Amino acid sequence: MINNNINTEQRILEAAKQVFMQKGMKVATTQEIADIAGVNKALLHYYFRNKEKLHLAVFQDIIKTYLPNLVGIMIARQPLEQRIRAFVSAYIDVLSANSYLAQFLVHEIQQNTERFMQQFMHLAPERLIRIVNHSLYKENIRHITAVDLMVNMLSLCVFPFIVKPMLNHIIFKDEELMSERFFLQRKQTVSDFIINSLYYENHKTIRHTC
Amino acid sequence: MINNNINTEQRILEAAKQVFMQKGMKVATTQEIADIAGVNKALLHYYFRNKEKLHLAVFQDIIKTYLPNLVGIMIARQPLEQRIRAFVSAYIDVLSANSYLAQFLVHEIQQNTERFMQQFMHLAPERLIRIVNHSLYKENIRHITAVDLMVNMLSLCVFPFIVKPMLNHIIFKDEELMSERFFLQRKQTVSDFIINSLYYENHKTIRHTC
DNA sequence: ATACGGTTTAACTAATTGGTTAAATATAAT
DNA sequence: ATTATATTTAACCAATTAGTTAAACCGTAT
Repeated sequence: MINNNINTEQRILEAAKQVFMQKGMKVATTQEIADIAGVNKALLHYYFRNKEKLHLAVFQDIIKTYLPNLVGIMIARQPLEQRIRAFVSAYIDVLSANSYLAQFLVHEIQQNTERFMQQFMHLAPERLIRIVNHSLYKENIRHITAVDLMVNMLSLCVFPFIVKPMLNHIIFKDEELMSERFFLQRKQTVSDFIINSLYYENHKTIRHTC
Repeated sequence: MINNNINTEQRILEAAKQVFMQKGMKVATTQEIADIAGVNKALLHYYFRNKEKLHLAVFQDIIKTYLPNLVGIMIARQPLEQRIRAFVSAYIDVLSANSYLAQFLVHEIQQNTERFMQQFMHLAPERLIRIVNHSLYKENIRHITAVDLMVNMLSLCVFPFIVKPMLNHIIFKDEELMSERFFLQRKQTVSDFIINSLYYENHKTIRHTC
């Protein structure tokens, strides 16, 4: 435990990530973070000064790691259907790989709206909306606004992870394997659900068997 | 303020509802609840003994008020399409009328899973799944499981309310009127989105103009 | 008038927590 | 060997908070 200073700061950051993502800024305690990192409170102070600065570091790390790629997918020069399938797949993957990411994002949006939006604005959301609207106009798609479409896509991807404890209880009977399979399959079913709704004929929709 | 004992208990419960829904059990303080109710801490103790019992009262009040009706809609003896439209409309209505309901439900599912599920089980969710599955089997609908369908419906209804602060910022430019109109319209657009995805031909789907 | 339930006041305790510090100790680089 | 850096220990303060209590006060119904 002693003097492995190369990764101690990183270990603290990881511990903070874990605790902040599960409990949120206010409920999380510096003591728990220190315990999980295997250091003491004084060292948190040594590296990050205080709780708020530590939380900010966690926040920026998460935002910069997970969000930009997703916007990139939706503005790529490809048919809309391909973009939608890629986005859904990538988003469900990233949320699967980080159990508490959905919870964290929602918590930050609600409790720290200003700061979250400042970061989010760097991704130029209006430009995204404009580009998607343009695609909807060009392609032969039933009437829907880009905002509604994006909101629907986000809803279908993120919400199931938010209520995962409930699904675990009712549907998966607390078997992690069932949960994993469910979310794996959803990459397909959610894409199909969206595409099927957008195009007049069931064009290209892949149906799959149980 | 004095001796209106008829509704003081109710006032405290309303104040507690408001604070607990926004901040969650742990971040909420009894002092703030007392302030909003226009009474002092000692009176909370007089009526509800302690914070936990007060929170429980709020929880049960909310669950019993808002949830049962929604399950009732989905198991009514009607064509599935009508049930879906009624469910979406009713759910968006109830979430619109109670700004912090979505946030509260999500918070409880995540932080108090056991207790939430105990209450939820009273609504016989497996029966709901069975009935919806049966409807999907009987009617001429593309392949989708009842679980996926219900998860999708819930996602499309609830998630936009959870990220409303974000939408307010990017889309509505903090104009409450725009937000209201958006969610009003979504009763239609979400229903259409789902129905359109379920049925092979665009049967009965109402298209609407800007 | 009195007795009772509702309400306030004011004070207190115990526990938790974030933040801070000083000193000691360990390690690696020079 | 010396120095700079990393880390621990241990103690402390100030603030917040849930919970509790005793006494007084108010209003109303009997």
